[in-house]
Amino acid sequence: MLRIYDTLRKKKVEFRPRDGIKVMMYACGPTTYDHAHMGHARTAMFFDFFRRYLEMKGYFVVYVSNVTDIDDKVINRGKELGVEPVSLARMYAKEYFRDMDALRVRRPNITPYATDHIPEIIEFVEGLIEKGYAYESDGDVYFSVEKFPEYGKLSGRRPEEMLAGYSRVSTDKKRSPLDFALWKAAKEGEPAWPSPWGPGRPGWHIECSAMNYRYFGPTLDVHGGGTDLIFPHHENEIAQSEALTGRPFALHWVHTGMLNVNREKMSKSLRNYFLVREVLKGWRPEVIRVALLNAHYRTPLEYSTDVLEEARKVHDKIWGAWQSLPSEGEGNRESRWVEKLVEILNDDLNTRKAFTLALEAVAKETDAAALRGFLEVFDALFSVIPVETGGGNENALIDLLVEVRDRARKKRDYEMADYIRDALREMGILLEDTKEGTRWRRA
RNA sequence: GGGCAGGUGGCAGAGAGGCUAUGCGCGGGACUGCAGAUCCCGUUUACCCGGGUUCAAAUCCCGGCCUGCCCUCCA
Repeated sequence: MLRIYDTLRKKKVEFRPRDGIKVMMYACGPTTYDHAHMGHARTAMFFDFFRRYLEMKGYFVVYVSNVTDIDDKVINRGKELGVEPVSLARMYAKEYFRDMDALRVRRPNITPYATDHIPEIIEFVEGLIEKGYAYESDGDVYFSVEKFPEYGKLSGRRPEEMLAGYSRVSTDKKRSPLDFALWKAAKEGEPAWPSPWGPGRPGWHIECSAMNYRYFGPTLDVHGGGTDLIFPHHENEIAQSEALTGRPFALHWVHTGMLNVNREKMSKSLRNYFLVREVLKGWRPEVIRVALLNAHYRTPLEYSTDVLEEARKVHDKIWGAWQSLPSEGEGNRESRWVEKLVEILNDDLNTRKAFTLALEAVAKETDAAALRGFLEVFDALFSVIPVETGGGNENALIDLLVEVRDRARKKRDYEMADYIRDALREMGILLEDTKEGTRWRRA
């Protein structure tokens, strides 16, 4: 039985989807006004892992992750570059998915875009106005926080206390400083869609509520994103959705810790970010996966080359063990290693501990079938074993060179033997002489 | 100031009342044409501070201190 930390209940809870076998999962995706950085990758990779684990446990998962393709930053970036904002965002979204593909993050089942759901959003906002939770003000529409008494339950804030933080009376079109925009009237030259309140665009939070409703109905099983989204984004989503439907919005709230650089959050505004595509130039995707997954998802993770370097070593051990398995043979997927893996992951998805287990398995397990089976299961979840590139022919040629080198060694022609070893290393093939003979692996 | 999560060996980082974490690094050894990989041994009282509960606390309770994220840009 899986237990997972729920941000709303503030403790680990038994994972219990509404429908038993089916899991409706939604993770907030990026606002695509620039390329993806490693922080985005961490979150996307974690939710992809979560989904894989649920599937392994036999759940049927529908995983939705949105792309925000309209907001202030998108508009500003478009102006900066002299490009139509939404098409710019769409371009960056394509690049985002390309980067995630490269990191072997599986694509969600559905990746909805905000601007493809304007009718649903408008309908949602109209519903909130009808029910008295929202009001129009000079072309904008705001959610009235005081009408939703449970506001603050996710982030643990009290509206009264938050209000005390605002010393000045709000001067804009809101009735209360706590109110947030559902719909924003368009300014000159901004992208706009017609609405009952005049031309405008959706506020940031409403798209997730509207799209969740569109794909999952009033209640979904898992909703998540980075911890930086807890407030205000997710808090506001709860307010909007529960106000409209009167039903609980999400059964489990799951949030991933931030990726830090020098103990500070990696972010665009601090300019301390590393783009996925840049990191991929120096490190294989599987090593990056180890670096990001070999940490508990809720703890902040410090990003540095040291972390990648350590990940490379862990990766080497696991991949090395995989490669030294006999080329033939069935994996036994029912070993105690697999049992242990499930046990570990069942406790709040402790991927860090899962890697520790994998290291233990490759060091201790002598039965090839058991190790192969375990690594197959492990890799189905983590994708850390690189996909073999060379065809059978290439492998056969390497085997031949290894044999030629062995003949040279037998004749004590070490100059030739070392030449072959060095040349192969240049090509990324590492040779290791062991008691059982020479074996090779890719680096 | 408030909300939430944490503070564990040289470093990274699990564990959550009694039982070796693990990896890296470092020291020694085995194996070896060399290299690498692998294996064995070591790295002695690691658990922020102060109280308390208990036969027993790194783990539970209370009070501090410190760090990260958030407090309407954020994965």
